Amino acid sequence: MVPVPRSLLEGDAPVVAPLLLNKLLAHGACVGRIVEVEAYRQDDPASHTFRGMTPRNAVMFGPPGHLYVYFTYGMHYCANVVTSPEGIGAAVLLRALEPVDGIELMRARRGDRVPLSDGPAKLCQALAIGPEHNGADVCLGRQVRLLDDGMPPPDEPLVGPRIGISRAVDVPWRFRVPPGQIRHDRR
DNA sequence: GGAACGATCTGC
DNA sequence: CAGATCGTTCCC
Repeated sequence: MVPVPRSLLEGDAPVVAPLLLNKLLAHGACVGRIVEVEAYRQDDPASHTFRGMTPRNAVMFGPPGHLYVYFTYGMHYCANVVTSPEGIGAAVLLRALEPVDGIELMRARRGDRVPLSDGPAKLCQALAIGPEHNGADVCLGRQVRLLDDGMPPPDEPLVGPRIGISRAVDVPWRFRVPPGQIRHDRR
């Protein structure tokens, strides 16, 4: 069980995104395996950074390996991992986790609703990721951390268009672990 | 200053 | 399928 090195995260978002599949996202005692992600690049009309840097998206223009947490629809938080070098704004949205550890706590935070973490806002709620984690370094193993337990990314991830956007709707930058290959335990 | 719109989720 | 609910962005 080792931290994901920053060098793995710095690169073209649609290339890095599938590499995050099967990595672990941890916060305190709660751990989930990343099973669905989406890539967002600066030259991408669907990206928050498409029109340049603003106070909200500033973290995406910072160094790779930091969490970009944004508030949306007046009630939800979503989390991304920054994948671009400083000065460029790109990130990978974490869309779904398979719960691994701390499931009882995740269930309680979700108000006993199931599933626990199969959406970008649900996984933030289950792991108690919020605005206080915007900018957090997931490679340093402090609060929210990105870990590798030796489970490699899938050889052939499912690929398709991104969900819930209104621009660049056909760009196939959504990546999933195929059903049947999802592991709910740790190595 | 104001209006429109979300990288969503839930319950009907 | 519509409502919740409010920060961000953009236009005047």
